[in-house]
Amino acid sequence: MKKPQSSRPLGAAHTALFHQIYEALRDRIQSGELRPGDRLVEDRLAEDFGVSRNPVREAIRMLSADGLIEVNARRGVYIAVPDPVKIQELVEIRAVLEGHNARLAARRGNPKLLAAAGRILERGQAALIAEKTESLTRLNDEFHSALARASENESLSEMLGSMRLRSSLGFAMSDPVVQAQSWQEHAGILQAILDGDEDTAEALSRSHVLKAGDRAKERAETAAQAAS
Amino acid sequence: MKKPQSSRPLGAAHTALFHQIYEALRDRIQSGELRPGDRLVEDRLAEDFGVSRNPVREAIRMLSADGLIEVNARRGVYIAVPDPVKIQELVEIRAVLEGHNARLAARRGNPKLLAAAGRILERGQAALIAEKTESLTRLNDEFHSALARASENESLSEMLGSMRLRSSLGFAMSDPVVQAQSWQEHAGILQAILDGDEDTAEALSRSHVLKAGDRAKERAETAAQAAS
DNA sequence: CGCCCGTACATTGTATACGAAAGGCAACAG
DNA sequence: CTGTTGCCTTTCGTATACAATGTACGGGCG
Repeated sequence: MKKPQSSRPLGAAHTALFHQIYEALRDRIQSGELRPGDRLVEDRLAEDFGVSRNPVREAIRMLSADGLIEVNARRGVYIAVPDPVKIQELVEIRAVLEGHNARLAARRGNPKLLAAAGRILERGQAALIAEKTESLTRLNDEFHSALARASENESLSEMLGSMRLRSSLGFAMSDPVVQAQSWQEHAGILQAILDGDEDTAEALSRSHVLKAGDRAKERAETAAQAAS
Repeated sequence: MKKPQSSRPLGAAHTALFHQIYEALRDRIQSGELRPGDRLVEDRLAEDFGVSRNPVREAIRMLSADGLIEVNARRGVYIAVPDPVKIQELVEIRAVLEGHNARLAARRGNPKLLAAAGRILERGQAALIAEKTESLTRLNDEFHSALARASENESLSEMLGSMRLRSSLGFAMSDPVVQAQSWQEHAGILQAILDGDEDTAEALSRSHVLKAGDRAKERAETAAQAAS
Protein backbone atom coordinates (compact mmCIF):
# COMPACT_ATOMS: atom_id res chain seq x y z
CA MET A 1 0.00 0.00 0.00
CA LYS A 2 1.46 3.34 -1.04
CA LYS A 3 2.00 5.83 1.69
CA PRO A 4 -0.16 8.92 1.07
CA GLN A 5 1.63 11.91 -0.37
CA SER A 6 0.97 13.95 2.74
CA SER A 7 2.50 12.60 5.92
CA ARG A 8 -0.44 13.74 8.01
CA PRO A 9 -2.57 10.97 9.48
CA LEU A 10 -6.20 11.10 8.40
CA GLY A 11 -7.34 11.87 11.92
CA ALA A 12 -5.18 14.91 12.18
CA ALA A 13 -6.47 16.17 8.83
CA HIS A 14 -10.09 15.68 9.85
CA THR A 15 -10.37 18.39 12.42
CA ALA A 16 -13.57 18.82 14.35
CA LEU A 17 -15.66 21.85 13.42
CA PHE A 18 -15.45 23.42 16.84
CA HIS A 19 -11.66 23.38 16.55
CA GLN A 20 -11.68 24.84 13.05
CA ILE A 21 -14.00 27.63 14.16
CA TYR A 22 -11.76 28.35 17.15
CA GLU A 23 -8.73 28.68 14.91
CA ALA A 24 -10.56 30.81 12.35
CA LEU A 25 -11.79 33.23 15.00
CA ARG A 26 -8.42 33.34 16.72
CA ASP A 27 -6.76 34.20 13.43
CA ARG A 28 -9.32 36.93 12.74
CA ILE A 29 -8.69 38.44 16.14
CA GLN A 30 -4.95 38.31 15.69
CA SER A 31 -5.08 39.83 12.22
CA GLY A 32 -7.19 42.72 13.45
CA GLU A 33 -10.20 41.79 11.33
CA LEU A 34 -12.09 41.39 14.59
CA ARG A 35 -11.37 44.33 16.82
CA PRO A 36 -11.64 45.00 20.56
CA GLY A 37 -15.25 45.59 21.52
CA ASP A 38 -16.71 43.79 18.47
CA ARG A 39 -19.60 41.55 19.39
CA LEU A 40 -19.68 37.85 18.57
CA VAL A 41 -23.20 36.53 18.09
CA GLU A 42 -23.60 32.76 18.07
CA ASP A 43 -26.39 32.60 15.50
CA ARG A 44 -24.62 34.89 13.10
CA LEU A 45 -21.33 33.09 13.38
CA ALA A 46 -23.08 29.76 12.90
CA GLU A 47 -24.72 31.09 9.75
CA ASP A 48 -21.48 32.57 8.45
CA PHE A 49 -19.63 29.30 9.01
CA GLY A 50 -22.57 27.23 7.77
CA VAL A 51 -22.80 25.13 10.95
CA SER A 52 -25.04 24.77 13.96
CA ARG A 53 -24.54 26.80 17.10
CA ASN A 54 -22.97 24.06 19.19
CA PRO A 55 -19.48 24.06 17.71
CA VAL A 56 -19.59 27.86 17.80
CA ARG A 57 -20.32 27.78 21.52
CA GLU A 58 -17.49 25.34 22.10
CA ALA A 59 -15.08 27.54 20.17
CA ILE A 60 -16.20 30.47 22.29
CA ARG A 61 -15.32 28.54 25.45
CA MET A 62 -11.85 27.97 24.10
CA LEU A 63 -11.32 31.59 23.01
CA SER A 64 -12.49 32.71 26.40
CA ALA A 65 -9.77 30.64 28.06
CA ASP A 66 -7.18 32.36 25.86
CA GLY A 67 -8.34 35.71 27.18
CA LEU A 68 -9.16 36.87 23.66
CA ILE A 69 -12.86 37.39 24.30
CA GLU A 70 -15.03 38.43 27.20
CA VAL A 71 -18.12 36.37 27.93
CA ASN A 72 -20.94 38.09 29.82
CA ALA A 73 -23.24 35.25 30.84
CA ARG A 74 -26.60 35.44 29.04
CA ARG A 75 -25.74 38.83 27.63
CA GLY A 76 -23.16 38.37 24.96
CA VAL A 77 -19.60 37.81 23.94
CA TYR A 78 -17.20 40.58 22.92
CA ILE A 79 -13.67 40.73 21.65
CA ALA A 80 -11.65 41.67 24.70
CA VAL A 81 -10.92 45.36 25.11
CA PRO A 82 -7.39 45.85 26.36
CA ASP A 83 -7.48 47.28 29.85
CA PRO A 84 -4.43 49.53 30.29
CA VAL A 85 -3.77 48.24 33.81
CA LYS A 86 -3.97 44.65 32.67
CA ILE A 87 -1.73 45.37 29.72
CA GLN A 88 0.94 46.82 31.94
CA GLU A 89 0.67 43.84 34.26
CA LEU A 90 1.09 41.47 31.34
CA VAL A 91 4.00 43.50 30.04
CA GLU A 92 5.74 43.12 33.34
CA ILE A 93 5.21 39.37 33.43
CA ARG A 94 6.23 39.03 29.84
CA ALA A 95 9.41 40.99 30.44
CA VAL A 96 10.37 38.55 33.20
CA LEU A 97 9.58 35.49 31.10
CA GLU A 98 11.14 36.76 27.86
CA GLY A 99 14.22 37.69 29.88
CA HIS A 100 14.43 34.20 31.31
CA ASN A 101 13.79 32.71 27.88
CA ALA A 102 16.74 34.66 26.45
CA ARG A 103 18.91 33.42 29.32
CA LEU A 104 17.97 29.82 28.59
CA ALA A 105 18.55 30.30 24.87
CA ALA A 106 22.01 31.72 25.59
CA ARG A 107 22.72 28.79 27.91
CA ARG A 108 21.50 26.17 25.48
CA GLY A 109 23.21 27.79 22.50
CA ASN A 110 21.56 25.41 19.99
CA PRO A 111 23.13 26.34 16.61
CA LYS A 112 20.22 25.10 14.50
CA LEU A 113 17.51 26.91 16.45
CA LEU A 114 19.55 30.10 16.64
CA ALA A 115 20.27 29.99 12.93
CA ALA A 116 16.52 29.84 12.34
CA ALA A 117 16.05 32.93 14.48
CA GLY A 118 18.85 34.61 12.52
CA ARG A 119 17.11 33.94 9.21
CA ILE A 120 13.90 35.52 10.47
CA LEU A 121 15.88 38.50 11.72
CA GLU A 122 17.27 38.97 8.22
CA ARG A 123 13.83 38.74 6.66
CA GLY A 124 12.56 41.28 9.16
CA GLN A 125 15.35 43.67 8.36
CA ALA A 126 14.72 43.22 4.64
CA ALA A 127 10.99 43.91 5.10
CA LEU A 128 11.92 47.03 7.04
CA ILE A 129 14.06 48.35 4.19
CA ALA A 130 11.37 47.47 1.66
CA GLU A 131 8.75 49.12 3.91
CA LYS A 132 6.53 46.04 3.89
CA THR A 133 4.70 47.03 7.03
CA GLU A 134 2.12 44.28 6.87
CA SER A 135 4.78 41.60 6.98
CA LEU A 136 6.56 43.06 9.99
CA THR A 137 3.96 42.16 12.56
CA ARG A 138 3.95 38.57 11.44
CA LEU A 139 7.74 38.45 11.27
CA ASN A 140 7.96 39.98 14.73
CA ASP A 141 5.86 37.13 16.05
CA GLU A 142 7.93 34.60 14.15
CA PHE A 143 11.15 36.00 15.54
CA HIS A 144 9.91 35.80 19.11
CA SER A 145 8.55 32.37 18.43
CA ALA A 146 11.94 31.23 17.19
CA LEU A 147 13.63 32.65 20.29
CA ALA A 148 11.10 30.80 22.42
CA ARG A 149 11.97 27.53 20.69
CA ALA A 150 15.65 28.23 21.34
CA SER A 151 15.02 28.02 25.10
CA GLU A 152 14.18 24.34 24.64
CA ASN A 153 11.55 24.66 27.33
CA GLU A 154 8.37 23.82 25.46
CA SER A 155 6.05 24.96 28.23
CA LEU A 156 7.72 28.35 28.36
CA SER A 157 7.52 28.59 24.59
CA GLU A 158 3.79 27.87 24.66
CA MET A 159 3.21 30.32 27.45
CA LEU A 160 5.05 33.08 25.67
CA GLY A 161 3.11 32.34 22.50
CA SER A 162 -0.11 32.65 24.42
CA MET A 163 0.99 35.93 25.97
CA ARG A 164 1.99 37.35 22.61
CA LEU A 165 -1.41 36.41 21.26
CA ARG A 166 -3.12 38.18 24.14
CA SER A 167 -0.82 41.18 23.84
CA SER A 168 -1.63 41.51 20.15
CA LEU A 169 -4.88 43.18 21.15
CA GLY A 170 -3.05 46.06 22.73
CA PHE A 171 0.11 46.18 20.72
CA ALA A 172 0.15 47.27 17.13
CA MET A 173 3.09 48.97 15.62
CA SER A 174 2.95 50.95 12.44
CA ASP A 175 5.39 53.78 13.04
CA PRO A 176 8.47 53.02 10.87
CA VAL A 177 10.89 54.65 13.32
CA VAL A 178 9.58 52.49 16.12
CA GLN A 179 9.73 49.35 14.02
CA ALA A 180 13.32 50.03 13.01
CA GLN A 181 14.21 50.46 16.66
CA SER A 182 12.43 47.28 17.59
CA TRP A 183 14.32 45.22 15.01
CA GLN A 184 17.56 46.77 16.12
CA GLU A 185 16.79 45.54 19.61
CA HIS A 186 16.03 42.09 18.16
CA ALA A 187 19.50 42.05 16.62
CA GLY A 188 21.10 42.99 19.94
CA ILE A 189 19.27 40.26 21.79
CA LEU A 190 20.22 37.59 19.27
CA GLN A 191 23.85 38.69 19.34
CA ALA A 192 24.00 38.38 23.12
CA ILE A 193 22.46 34.92 22.88
CA LEU A 194 24.95 33.86 20.21
CA ASP A 195 27.75 35.18 22.44
CA GLY A 196 26.42 32.95 25.24
CA ASP A 197 26.15 36.02 27.42
CA GLU A 198 23.22 35.06 29.65
CA ASP A 199 23.07 38.24 31.70
CA THR A 200 23.11 40.57 28.71
CA ALA A 201 20.61 38.47 26.80
CA GLU A 202 18.23 38.57 29.74
CA ALA A 203 18.64 42.29 30.32
CA LEU A 204 18.20 43.25 26.66
CA SER A 205 15.20 41.00 26.25
CA ARG A 206 13.49 42.40 29.33
CA SER A 207 14.24 45.91 28.27
CA HIS A 208 12.86 45.26 24.77
CA VAL A 209 9.51 44.13 26.15
CA LEU A 210 9.31 46.96 28.68
CA LYS A 211 10.06 49.53 25.99
CA ALA A 212 7.41 48.03 23.72
CA GLY A 213 5.03 48.37 26.64
CA ASP A 214 5.97 52.00 27.12
CA ARG A 215 5.44 52.69 23.43
CA ALA A 216 2.03 51.05 23.48
CA LYS A 217 1.12 53.13 26.52
CA GLU A 218 2.14 56.37 24.87
CA ARG A 219 0.21 55.45 21.77
CA ALA A 220 -2.92 54.74 23.81
CA GLU A 221 -2.58 58.08 25.56
CA THR A 222 -2.04 59.92 22.28
CA ALA A 223 -5.13 58.25 20.83
CA ALA A 224 -7.16 59.22 23.90
CA GLN A 225 -6.13 62.87 23.48
CA ALA A 226 -6.97 62.86 19.79
CA ALA A 227 -10.45 61.55 20.64
CA SER A 228 -11.19 64.50 22.95
CA MET B 1 -38.25 47.77 47.49
CA LYS B 2 -36.02 46.11 50.09
CA LYS B 3 -32.54 45.18 49.01
CA PRO B 4 -32.07 41.40 49.21
CA GLN B 5 -30.20 40.13 52.21
CA SER B 6 -27.39 38.80 50.11
CA SER B 7 -25.40 41.45 48.27
CA ARG B 8 -24.88 39.17 45.30
CA PRO B 9 -26.75 40.20 42.17
CA LEU B 10 -29.17 37.56 40.94
CA GLY B 11 -27.15 37.07 37.77
CA ALA B 12 -24.07 36.14 39.71
CA ALA B 13 -25.99 33.64 41.79
CA HIS B 14 -27.59 32.03 38.76
CA THR B 15 -24.55 30.43 37.24
CA ALA B 16 -24.86 28.61 33.98
CA LEU B 17 -24.68 24.84 34.18
CA PHE B 18 -21.60 24.54 32.03
CA HIS B 19 -19.76 26.82 34.42
CA GLN B 20 -20.94 24.88 37.48
CA ILE B 21 -19.86 21.61 35.91
CA TYR B 22 -16.47 23.11 35.06
CA GLU B 23 -15.93 24.20 38.63
CA ALA B 24 -17.11 20.88 40.07
CA LEU B 25 -14.78 18.89 37.85
CA ARG B 26 -11.87 21.25 38.48
CA ASP B 27 -12.39 20.86 42.22
CA ARG B 28 -12.52 17.09 41.90
CA ILE B 29 -9.27 17.09 39.99
CA GLN B 30 -7.61 19.35 42.49
CA SER B 31 -8.80 17.33 45.46
CA GLY B 32 -7.45 14.13 43.95
CA GLU B 33 -10.88 12.52 43.63
CA LEU B 34 -10.24 12.42 39.89
CA ARG B 35 -6.78 11.11 39.26
CA PRO B 36 -4.32 11.28 36.37
CA GLY B 37 -5.36 8.86 33.66
CA ASP B 38 -9.01 8.64 34.76
CA ARG B 39 -11.41 8.79 31.84
CA LEU B 40 -14.17 11.38 31.59
CA VAL B 41 -17.14 10.14 29.58
CA GLU B 42 -19.64 12.76 28.47
CA ASP B 43 -22.74 10.60 28.82
CA ARG B 44 -21.80 9.38 32.26
CA LEU B 45 -20.96 12.83 33.53
CA ALA B 46 -24.20 14.19 32.10
CA GLU B 47 -26.12 11.46 33.91
CA ASP B 48 -24.23 12.02 37.16
CA PHE B 49 -24.89 15.76 37.04
CA GLY B 50 -28.46 15.25 35.80
CA VAL B 51 -28.01 17.46 32.73
CA SER B 52 -27.68 17.07 28.99
CA ARG B 53 -24.34 16.53 27.31
CA ASN B 54 -23.92 20.02 25.95
CA PRO B 55 -22.90 21.80 29.11
CA VAL B 56 -20.62 18.86 29.88
CA ARG B 57 -18.87 19.32 26.54
CA GLU B 58 -18.50 23.03 27.16
CA ALA B 59 -16.99 22.39 30.57
CA ILE B 60 -14.58 19.96 28.95
CA ARG B 61 -13.41 22.69 26.55
CA MET B 62 -12.68 24.93 29.49
CA LEU B 63 -10.84 22.26 31.49
CA SER B 64 -8.80 21.46 28.43
CA ALA B 65 -7.60 25.05 28.24
CA ASP B 66 -6.47 24.82 31.87
CA GLY B 67 -4.28 21.87 30.95
CA LEU B 68 -6.09 19.69 33.49
CA ILE B 69 -7.39 17.19 30.95
CA GLU B 70 -6.27 15.74 27.67
CA VAL B 71 -8.75 15.57 24.82
CA ASN B 72 -8.18 12.98 22.11
CA ALA B 73 -10.53 14.01 19.29
CA ARG B 74 -13.30 11.44 18.76
CA ARG B 75 -11.63 9.04 21.19
CA GLY B 76 -12.01 10.30 24.68
CA VAL B 77 -11.01 12.67 27.43
CA TYR B 78 -8.62 11.79 30.25
CA ILE B 79 -7.36 13.54 33.33
CA ALA B 80 -3.92 14.76 32.34
CA VAL B 81 -1.06 12.49 33.32
CA PRO B 82 1.88 14.57 34.54
CA ASP B 83 4.76 14.24 32.14
CA PRO B 84 8.00 14.50 34.12
CA VAL B 85 9.64 16.69 31.49
CA LYS B 86 6.66 19.04 31.41
CA ILE B 87 6.59 19.18 35.19
CA GLN B 88 10.21 20.21 35.38
CA GLU B 89 9.61 22.83 32.72
CA LEU B 90 6.69 24.22 34.68
CA VAL B 91 8.72 24.16 37.88
CA GLU B 92 11.36 26.28 36.22
CA ILE B 93 8.84 28.81 34.96
CA ARG B 94 7.08 28.87 38.28
CA ALA B 95 10.34 29.47 40.13
CA VAL B 96 10.96 32.53 37.96
CA LEU B 97 7.46 33.89 38.43
CA GLU B 98 7.18 33.15 42.15
CA GLY B 99 10.56 34.80 42.59
CA HIS B 100 9.38 37.89 40.78
CA ASN B 101 6.16 37.83 42.74
CA ALA B 102 8.07 37.85 46.02
CA ARG B 103 10.15 40.76 44.76
CA LEU B 104 7.02 42.74 43.95
CA ALA B 105 5.46 41.89 47.29
CA ALA B 106 8.62 43.10 49.07
CA ARG B 107 8.57 46.27 46.98
CA ARG B 108 4.89 46.96 47.56
CA GLY B 109 5.06 46.10 51.26
CA ASN B 110 1.27 46.30 51.72
CA PRO B 111 0.72 45.79 55.48
CA LYS B 112 -2.83 44.46 55.16
CA LEU B 113 -2.04 41.88 52.49
CA LEU B 114 1.11 40.75 54.25
CA ALA B 115 -0.70 40.41 57.55
CA ALA B 116 -3.16 38.11 55.82
CA ALA B 117 -0.29 35.97 54.59
CA GLY B 118 1.10 35.97 58.13
CA ARG B 119 -2.14 34.64 59.55
CA ILE B 120 -2.18 31.77 57.08
CA LEU B 121 1.43 31.02 57.93
CA GLU B 122 0.45 30.72 61.59
CA ARG B 123 -2.43 28.42 60.74
CA GLY B 124 -0.11 26.30 58.63
CA GLN B 125 2.39 26.02 61.45
CA ALA B 126 -0.39 25.10 63.87
CA ALA B 127 -1.69 22.40 61.51
CA LEU B 128 1.85 21.08 61.27
CA ILE B 129 2.15 20.74 65.04
CA ALA B 130 -1.29 19.17 65.25
CA GLU B 131 -0.39 16.83 62.35
CA LYS B 132 -3.48 17.79 60.37
CA THR B 133 -2.04 16.64 57.09
CA GLU B 134 -5.20 17.11 55.06
CA SER B 135 -5.34 20.80 55.89
CA LEU B 136 -1.76 21.46 54.93
CA THR B 137 -2.22 21.12 51.21
CA ARG B 138 -5.08 23.57 51.24
CA LEU B 139 -3.20 25.97 53.54
CA ASN B 140 -0.14 25.73 51.34
CA ASP B 141 -2.26 26.89 48.41
CA GLU B 142 -3.79 29.66 50.51
CA PHE B 143 -0.40 30.87 51.62
CA HIS B 144 0.87 31.09 48.07
CA SER B 145 -2.36 32.71 47.01
CA ALA B 146 -1.95 35.36 49.69
CA LEU B 147 1.61 36.04 48.57
CA ALA B 148 0.37 36.38 45.02
CA ARG B 149 -2.18 38.98 46.09
CA ALA B 150 0.60 40.85 47.89
CA SER B 151 2.33 41.49 44.55
CA GLU B 152 -0.64 43.65 43.57
CA ASN B 153 -0.30 42.42 40.00
CA GLU B 154 -3.61 40.68 39.42
CA SER B 155 -2.57 39.04 36.17
CA LEU B 156 0.49 37.52 37.82
CA SER B 157 -1.66 36.34 40.72
CA GLU B 158 -4.05 34.62 38.32
CA MET B 159 -1.25 33.07 36.36
CA LEU B 160 0.40 31.69 39.48
CA GLY B 161 -2.93 30.31 40.66
CA SER B 162 -3.37 28.56 37.35
CA MET B 163 0.13 27.14 37.52
CA ARG B 164 -0.41 25.89 41.05
CA LEU B 165 -3.59 24.18 39.91
CA ARG B 166 -1.76 22.50 37.07
CA SER B 167 1.13 21.54 39.32
CA SER B 168 -1.24 19.95 41.81
CA LEU B 169 -1.42 16.93 39.52
CA GLY B 170 2.25 16.20 40.04
CA PHE B 171 2.87 17.61 43.49
CA ALA B 172 1.50 16.01 46.57
CA MET B 173 3.25 16.16 49.86
CA SER B 174 2.54 13.86 52.74
CA ASP B 175 5.93 13.34 54.34
CA PRO B 176 5.88 15.29 57.65
CA VAL B 177 9.58 16.11 57.52
CA VAL B 178 9.17 17.59 54.06
CA GLN B 179 6.12 19.58 55.07
CA ALA B 180 7.88 21.03 58.10
CA GLN B 181 10.75 22.09 55.88
CA SER B 182 8.37 23.63 53.37
CA TRP B 183 6.62 25.73 56.01
CA GLN B 184 9.97 26.82 57.39
CA GLU B 185 10.81 28.07 53.93
CA HIS B 186 7.45 29.89 53.80
CA ALA B 187 8.40 31.68 57.02
CA GLY B 188 11.76 32.73 55.59
CA ILE B 189 10.16 34.09 52.41
CA LEU B 190 7.59 36.12 54.31
CA GLN B 191 10.25 37.51 56.63
CA ALA B 192 12.34 38.73 53.70
CA ILE B 193 9.25 40.33 52.17
CA LEU B 194 8.39 42.04 55.46
CA ASP B 195 11.99 43.27 55.65
CA GLY B 196 11.54 44.80 52.20
CA ASP B 197 14.55 42.81 51.03
CA GLU B 198 13.67 42.26 47.36
CA ASP B 199 16.72 40.23 46.42
CA THR B 200 16.44 37.81 49.32
CA ALA B 201 12.71 37.42 48.88
CA GLU B 202 13.18 36.56 45.22
CA ALA B 203 16.03 34.13 45.87
CA LEU B 204 14.25 32.30 48.71
CA SER B 205 11.02 32.06 46.75
CA ARG B 206 12.76 30.67 43.68
CA SER B 207 14.68 28.22 45.76
CA HIS B 208 11.53 27.08 47.53
CA VAL B 209 9.82 26.18 44.25
CA LEU B 210 12.90 24.50 42.82
CA LYS B 211 13.32 22.41 45.95
CA ALA B 212 9.67 21.39 45.84
CA GLY B 213 10.29 20.34 42.25
CA ASP B 214 13.30 18.27 43.27
CA ARG B 215 11.28 16.60 46.01
CA ALA B 216 8.47 15.75 43.60
CA LYS B 217 11.02 14.32 41.18
CA GLU B 218 12.60 12.11 43.82
CA ARG B 219 9.19 10.90 44.89
CA ALA B 220 8.25 10.00 41.34
CA GLU B 221 11.50 8.09 40.95
CA THR B 222 11.01 6.26 44.24
CA ALA B 223 7.49 5.30 43.21
CA ALA B 224 8.77 4.02 39.86
CA GLN B 225 11.30 1.81 41.64
CA ALA B 226 8.70 0.46 44.05
CA ALA B 227 6.50 -0.48 41.09
CA SER B 228 9.22 -2.63 39.51
C1' DC C 1 -41.78 65.79 28.59
C1' DG C 2 -40.19 62.07 31.30
C1' DC C 3 -40.79 57.77 33.43
C1' DC C 4 -42.63 53.27 33.88
C1' DC C 5 -44.63 49.10 32.24
C1' DG C 6 -45.66 45.70 28.91
C1' DT C 7 -44.73 43.31 24.74
C1' DA C 8 -42.03 41.64 21.06
C1' DC C 9 -37.81 40.19 19.40
C1' DA C 10 -33.05 38.73 19.68
C1' DT C 11 -29.86 36.02 21.92
C1' DT C 12 -28.16 32.63 25.12
C1' DG C 13 -28.50 28.10 27.63
C1' DT C 14 -29.95 23.50 27.50
C1' DA C 15 -32.32 19.15 25.96
C1' DT C 16 -33.08 15.74 22.45
C1' DA C 17 -32.10 13.32 18.24
C1' DC C 18 -29.27 11.66 14.56
C1' DG C 19 -25.03 10.43 12.29
C1' DA C 20 -20.03 9.45 12.40
C1' DA C 21 -16.26 7.22 14.35
C1' DA C 22 -13.85 4.17 17.46
C1' DG C 23 -13.32 0.06 20.18
C1' DG C 24 -14.25 -4.56 21.55
C1' DC C 25 -15.53 -9.19 20.83
C1' DA C 26 -16.61 -13.33 18.37
C1' DA C 27 -16.14 -16.20 14.47
C1' DC C 28 -13.59 -17.85 10.64
C1' DA C 29 -9.55 -18.93 7.86
C1' DG C 30 -4.82 -20.12 7.30
C1' DC D 1 -2.60 -20.46 17.62
C1' DT D 2 -2.66 -16.07 15.33
C1' DG D 3 -4.47 -12.71 12.37
C1' DT D 4 -8.32 -10.71 9.92
C1' DT D 5 -12.99 -9.40 9.21
C1' DG D 6 -17.55 -8.23 10.46
C1' DC D 7 -20.93 -6.77 13.58
C1' DC D 8 -22.54 -4.52 17.60
C1' DT D 9 -22.12 -1.20 21.20
C1' DT D 10 -20.32 2.91 23.08
C1' DT D 11 -18.93 7.44 22.68
C1' DC D 12 -18.17 11.76 20.34
C1' DG D 13 -19.62 15.59 17.06
C1' DT D 14 -23.26 18.14 15.29
C1' DA D 15 -28.08 19.68 14.13
C1' DT D 16 -32.60 21.00 15.63
C1' DA D 17 -35.97 22.41 18.98
C1' DC D 18 -37.47 24.48 23.15
C1' DA D 19 -37.07 27.37 27.26
C1' DA D 20 -35.01 31.24 29.73
C1' DT D 21 -33.19 35.74 29.80
C1' DG D 22 -32.05 40.36 28.34
C1' DT D 23 -32.84 44.44 25.54
C1' DA D 24 -35.30 47.75 22.95
C1' DC D 25 -39.27 50.18 21.69
C1' DG D 26 -43.88 51.95 22.01
C1' DG D 27 -47.75 53.48 24.57
C1' DG D 28 -49.93 55.41 28.49
C1' DC D 29 -50.03 58.16 32.53
C1' DG D 30 -48.69 61.79 35.64
